[in-house]
Formats: sequence, C-alpha cells, structure tokens
Amino acid sequence: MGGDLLRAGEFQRRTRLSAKALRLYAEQGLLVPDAVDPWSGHRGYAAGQVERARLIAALRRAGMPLARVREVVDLEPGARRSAVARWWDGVEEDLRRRRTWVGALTVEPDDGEEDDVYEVALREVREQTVLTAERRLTVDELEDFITTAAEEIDAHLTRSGAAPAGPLRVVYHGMVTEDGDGPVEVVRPFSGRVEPAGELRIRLQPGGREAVTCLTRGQAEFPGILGAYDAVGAWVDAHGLERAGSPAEVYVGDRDVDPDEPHVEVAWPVR
Amino acid sequence: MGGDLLRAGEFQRRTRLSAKALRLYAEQGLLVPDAVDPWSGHRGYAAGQVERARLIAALRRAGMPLARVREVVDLEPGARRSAVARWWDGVEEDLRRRRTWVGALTVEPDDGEEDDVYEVALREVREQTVLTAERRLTVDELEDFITTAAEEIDAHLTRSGAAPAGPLRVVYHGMVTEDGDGPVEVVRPFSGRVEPAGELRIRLQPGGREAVTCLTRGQAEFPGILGAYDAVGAWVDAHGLERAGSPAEVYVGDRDVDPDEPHVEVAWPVR
DNA sequence: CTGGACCCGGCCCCTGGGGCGTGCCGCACG
DNA sequence: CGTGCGGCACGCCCCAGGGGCCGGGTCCAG
Repeated sequence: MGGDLLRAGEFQRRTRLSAKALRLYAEQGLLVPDAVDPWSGHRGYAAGQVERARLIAALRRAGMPLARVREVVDLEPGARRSAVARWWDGVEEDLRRRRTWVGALTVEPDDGEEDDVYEVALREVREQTVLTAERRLTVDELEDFITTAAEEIDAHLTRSGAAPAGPLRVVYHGMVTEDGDGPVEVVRPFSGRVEPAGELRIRLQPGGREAVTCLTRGQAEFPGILGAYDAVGAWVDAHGLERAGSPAEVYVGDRDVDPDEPHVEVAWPVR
Repeated sequence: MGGDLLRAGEFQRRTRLSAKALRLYAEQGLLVPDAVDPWSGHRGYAAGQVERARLIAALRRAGMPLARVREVVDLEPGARRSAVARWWDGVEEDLRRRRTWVGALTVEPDDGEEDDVYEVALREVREQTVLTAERRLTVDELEDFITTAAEEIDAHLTRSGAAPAGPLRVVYHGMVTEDGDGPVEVVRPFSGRVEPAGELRIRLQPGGREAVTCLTRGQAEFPGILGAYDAVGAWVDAHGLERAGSPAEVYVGDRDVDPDEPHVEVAWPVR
C-alpha cells in the first residue's frame, strides 16, 4: 500500500533530520527512499525507515563522520554498539591529545623568560660507531618503538660480544607530532665488532660540536619538551652557529626508572 | 639585515607548520611574512615571527578554529590564557552532549522491544483556559526557561487571584535539539479571571483525545526521552490515529523534587 | 481556478587544509 | 657554459555536512 509512504516533510519531522541531510543521505545511498516519483523527483519513505533514519541521526549527533556511519548502521546491534564504542575511544583519545596542548597554553609559565629555564651548553662529541634502528611512525607508536628498538639493539650487541659505549640517543630526522611521521632513529654507540642484522644498521656517528640542554623528567613530557627544542634552536641561532643535523634526545639515565630525576638531554649538532 | 630572514622552508621546519598552512595564514593576514619578494612572490619570515607562529600552531593543534585563533593570538598572555580556557570549556561542553548520544547508542537496551517499555494509553482531555509563555530557544536555555516561565505564570495567577487548575505542560511546537530552536510553550491551566501580562498570553487549550505515556525521572532524561516521543508517535500510527498537534510534556508532580518517582507524561493530541 | 503549502534540484558558501601539477627561480656541479 | 635539482609559488580539485537562497513544479483544499 502506497498510503503508508511518508513524504519528505513528514519524514523529516519524525526523524529530526533536515531536508538537506535527507537528500544527501539519499544521494549517497545511505538512506534510500522507498519510492521516488520519476516525474517530480518527490521522495517517499516507508514508515519502517524511520528507525534507521533515527539511528543515523543519533550517530551524526554523536559526531560520527558519515563514512563511518555507513560502516556501522548495517551491523547487528551488538556489533554496532562495540563499533561505536571503539570509535568513541578514538575520539576521547584525540581529545586527550588536544587537552595536552590546551594545558600547555593555559598553564601560567613559572616565571622569567622561557629561554632562561634551559641552560644550554656547547660540547664536543667524538666520532663513534653506532648501531641503529630507524622507522617512520606517528607519535602514539613512538614510545613502543623506542623501547623495543633499544632492547633489540642491546640484545644484538650482547649476542655479538660487543658492548654499549655510551648513552642511548633518539634522533628525530623529521617532525614527529601527532600528524608528522619522523623518521626516527634509535642510536646506540658501541665498541667491538658487530654485523648488521635485520632492520639494525651500523653507521658512523660523526664527531663535532653540539648544543645541549639537560631536562628533568617533568620537563621532558610532551608537549613541554618541544620548548626545550625551541630553546636549544634559539640558542644556536643567537650564538651565530648553524644547525648541522637532526636534533636528538640523549637518555643519560635509564629510560624507565627515576621519574623525577634529570636525565634526558636535548642535543643539536652545530657548525 | 636581510640575512636573518628565514625562507619558507626553514620557517616551516622551525614552526612545524605546513607550507600550505603558512601560505593560508599569510593570505588571511594572520601571520604575514616580514618581506615578500615582489618578483618571485617568495616569502621571508623574520626570526621573531617564529614565536607567534608556534603559538598559532599550538592553538590549531588544540583544535581551535582559525577565526578564534585570530581573536586570541593578539591578546595579552593572561587574557589569552583565559580566552583559551573559555573556548575549551565550550569544547568540553559539546563533548558532553555528544557523549550522551554515544551513551544512548552503546547502552544495551534492558530487554524486549523498545516500544514495549512504554505503556501508551488514550485519554480524553477537556477544553481549558490556559496561561502560557512561549519562546524559541536552544536546548541549553530550555531548563532555565521552563523554570522561570513556570514561576512567572504561577506568580501572575496568584497576583490575579486565580488558581492553577491542572499540571504544568510544556508544548514543543518545534524540535528542540542541540541545534533546533523550538518554539516551546509553557502552559498552565487555570480557573478564575486573568489578564494577559508582558509575554504571558491566555488561550484556549482545545479538548479532545491524546495518546499519553508516563515516565520515571530516569526515563525522562535527555536523550532517552526522545524514545518516549518515538514510542507515542509509533503507537498513534499503529492504532490508525492521526497526530493532531504538537506533543507536550506534562509534569504531573513538581518538577524539582523526587528524582526517581514517575511523574512526567508525554502526551500527543490525536484525531 | 487559485492560493498556499510542500517539494525539487542547483548553485554558492563555510573550515582548514591535503594533494597534485606546472612552472619559475637560483645554485651547485660537471 | 649548460643543466639538473631543490625550493618555492600558484592554481585547481577534493573532503564533511550541510546552510541558505532561488526558480520552478506539485498537490490539495477552498
């Protein structure tokens, strides 16, 4: 019976969706009217479509992008609920990241100029042979990668009868922010004889001078640590030097102990 | 000295802003390069612009729209911090709204069909004289308006020597969702003689039949209450009746006490 | 028959860029 | 002296999710 077909306006009212939205969903095949008059183009919705439309409306109001709505609407209720929950986890995660930026923006700086907080020094480093692992990644994979790579590197050194000859460095060849993707290189100097293995590479870390500042754990948290990079960079510029390579973090202490002691350095090679 | 001008690429690296973004900001006057070569169009940024650029970058990464960045970026640090905080409050607020929708979508329905949860009945109402206040508003103003309007109405009745003659009704002549805007009418039946005053109007509430269901406080929370409207609407359709006006909430008990007892009804006039 | 309600499609607008293609520079290297 | 390459500008098309407006068609009741 064509009599239970709802016209666009009525359907709109019942689903709390705008005419524009309904037309969009119809075009995209997300919510296709039960019948379309070929002459006038007028759409007719079956009463049973109200439920689907309301589901879509709720998902949209929750802020879910249409592309994902498309994937989710046709799932079984249980699967759908968990899909929505998974998506929402991502939203909250994103919000947490944004919140850290807001935090950095709204926190009153302790006092004095930002540049004065960091004591930047110049030091000479000598050429070293290093074992490295490199990867492009996003910020959420970073922690994992550093830990894993450091373990792999040290295990390989031990296996080869070589020994670490200095602190772990993490060189940022590119920006790793929430959207950037490196590459990032985990670097361990060593003494002894080692063959490359798997993803692990051996290279010569050139000697030279680098500007460096030392941070406490607290200062090393993201995104505050960016301030340290800024400070070192600014110091280099201010002293008429030239940035000569990619900046690095040097883990003077062990990475996973002593959360409040100072032991990460930010170092930038200069010329 | 033109020597301390940074070219686009270098500035990009130092500010962690994309070339595209920098060009956009330059066009929009948000971050205007210190010098532009009139022949090549090449932009040159002063070293001192890095700080502003980084501020903008941080605001954008926090998700602040450019229009607001524009307002905020030139404020004094203290004012800026509070402006950012205010904006962020709005973001969190919006998120809370979205979260209620997600909650409605991910909560397992208790059991059975949604329609069965509500017992819908048909009842006869008689014609009444009512004092009303009407307004278009958004969902966040709703609570306030209902409370205030109810107080005003009852105060006016008392002043006029008339008496309330039935429970408070709130008639939703249009959709009031987080984006919709009513209009919403707060309605109090009365007996006695009353003159209109200010925004308060007197009209005749027509008698007739209405479909009605009774809700507990818990069911009446947004957005769950929408399910009640849906249920009543569906019941009306299923019984071959016709929706004859705007749906209303009837506050059988006082609005502000007894949070867990049932005393709000959803009523829909029918023909 | 006519007015008003309802509805269509189309077009331009918004944000905040991403991605791609084209073409211009100047600089270093052969 | 050429030439290749990296850096840069610019322009076009794309995304979501519609809002708003316009010109015209349709449908129903009076």
